[in-house]
Amino acid sequence: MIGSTAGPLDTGQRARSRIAAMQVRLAIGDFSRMTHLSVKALRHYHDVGLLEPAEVDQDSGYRYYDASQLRTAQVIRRFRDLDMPLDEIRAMLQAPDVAARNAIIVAHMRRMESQLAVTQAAVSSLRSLLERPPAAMTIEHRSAGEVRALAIVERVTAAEFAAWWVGAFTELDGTLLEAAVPPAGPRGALYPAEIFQQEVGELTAFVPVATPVSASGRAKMTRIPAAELAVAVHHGPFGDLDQTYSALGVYVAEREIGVDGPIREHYLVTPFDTSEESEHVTEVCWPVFQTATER
Amino acid sequence: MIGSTAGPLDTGQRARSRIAAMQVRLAIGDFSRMTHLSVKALRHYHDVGLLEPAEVDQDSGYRYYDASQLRTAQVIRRFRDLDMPLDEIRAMLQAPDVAARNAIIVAHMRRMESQLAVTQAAVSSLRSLLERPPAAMTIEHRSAGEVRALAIVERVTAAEFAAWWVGAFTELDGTLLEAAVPPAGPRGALYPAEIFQQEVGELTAFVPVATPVSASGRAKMTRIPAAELAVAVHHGPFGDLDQTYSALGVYVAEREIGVDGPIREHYLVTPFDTSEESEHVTEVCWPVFQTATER
DNA sequence: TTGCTCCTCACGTCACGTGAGGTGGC
DNA sequence: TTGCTCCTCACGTCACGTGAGGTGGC
Repeated sequence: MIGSTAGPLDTGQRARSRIAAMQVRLAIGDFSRMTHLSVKALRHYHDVGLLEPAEVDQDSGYRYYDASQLRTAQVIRRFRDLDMPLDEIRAMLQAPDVAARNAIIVAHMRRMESQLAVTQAAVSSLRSLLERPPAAMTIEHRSAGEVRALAIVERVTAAEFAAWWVGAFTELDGTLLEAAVPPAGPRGALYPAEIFQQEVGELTAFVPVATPVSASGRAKMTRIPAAELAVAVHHGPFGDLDQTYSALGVYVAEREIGVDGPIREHYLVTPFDTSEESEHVTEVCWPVFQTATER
Repeated sequence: MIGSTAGPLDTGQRARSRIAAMQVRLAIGDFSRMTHLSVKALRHYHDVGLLEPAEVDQDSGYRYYDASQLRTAQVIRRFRDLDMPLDEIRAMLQAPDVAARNAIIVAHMRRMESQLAVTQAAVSSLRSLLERPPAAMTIEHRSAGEVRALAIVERVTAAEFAAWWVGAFTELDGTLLEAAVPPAGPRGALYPAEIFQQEVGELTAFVPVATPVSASGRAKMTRIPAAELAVAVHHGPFGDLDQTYSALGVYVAEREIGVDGPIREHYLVTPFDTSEESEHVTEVCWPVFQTATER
């Protein structure tokens, strides 16, 4: 502010030539100030082998860092700001080439974007829960016969679910398209109890077909078993499905008509049809006793 | 899909009238399916008193939930999706009235928005680090005399820092405006070593003034001590400041001219002037020995 | 010599998840 | 009676933060 100049210096140049000639030994406190990483964090990165000090004094245990490590520390800090796990940062730093490194970065950016989408969905979902009264809901009973379908069956965790769902139906659609077999009904999925209770379970994504299709990739022919179902139609985003599950669950529990078996969902209007979430339509089907005979 | 209808029922109505007459006792598994909350999570919410089951069997320890708790569970799930801490959710659920509840919600939404801004800043910061070569940097030596200033001095954690910074300078500006005293230099701040190393420390935000201003709120007159400084000018967002700190730190370490004392920043172009981060200008000042006498 | 920096445990935090080992209910 | 649901510990996870208690370096 007040003062005078001793003459400008290009430290970039200067530092580079100096580093070769003389190592700048930085104590952990100095290194912390320069990188804006806490001392505790730096020690932790040493412990887990993410950023090893250039030198550790045998007697005192003092950690000393080299100026050339500042760059790495800065990269670590940037990625930690983005909540990238340390293991992933390590993988990135150890990537053999630029292509591998970029792949990891791009993958993380994608995850962040989808994370952002999830957050935005949660906000609007919250808003609708707080503002909108619970919609009146119609529940019907239905006798579903056995159905032949092309299906992907896989063990999936709740965390992977959203990505899995999109991937599975994309693949099923592709397989049907190649086989030139039209779907014989809307997309559907089977959810065993464990996916809700233990956050992991064997899911079935299926598309009904009238004629067999030869297996390809993960897609195989299967039979969706017959069942008696209580069915509620859900209008709106998937994030609000718990409201329909609740209403349907209470309906079934009150009447004590629940039986074992996976819950089914049928996707009548989906993200494949419109990005307008409020227009999505999903049937939720809860297995029940046959309580009435029709026709 | 294939089947027939047993006739529509308005469960909303039905459930409401039923609940009064007969409590639907839901076991934890059923409740989990209906809310899409894991059994482990539900038990945890019981343990910490966030969502107590309506009934707990004395003998078996079985938890039973009531249909009326579904709504609360859904609210909890929505807020957990938004990463609201359980303590805060509890506070919200126990809020005495709608106003208090909304205040908590709004506060959380604000935090989320600023979180989003932080993330976006981190992304662009990362990009610039990976893509742009380190900028050439000029370092000058400066003899700063003692300066009278209006200042706010407070103990602040690194996490609170960004919000504190904005709040402090907003208050200082307001106090100066009321007193009709113009600033005698750019805004500045003192950062003791501990804020970098321990993530907490006593910070000083100040605005130089030529004439004393009477204390008001947190703002008090103080004297910024004289110092010898090595000064680097940082162009760009605050998130990239570590690059300038590194270059300056290496410069000082190489020459072994560092002395104790807080690091200073002077804010020449700030978010108060433009929202275009790339135009921000910050002086970073590192205390050093006097190595040359000027004039 | 003072006091500041640095060190190493050991434990805490947050919101659950992961078994292990066992019992109750239809 | 089987087996499924539910139970309670106890410990693990992740990325550090928080002391306690002590030593080295200028």
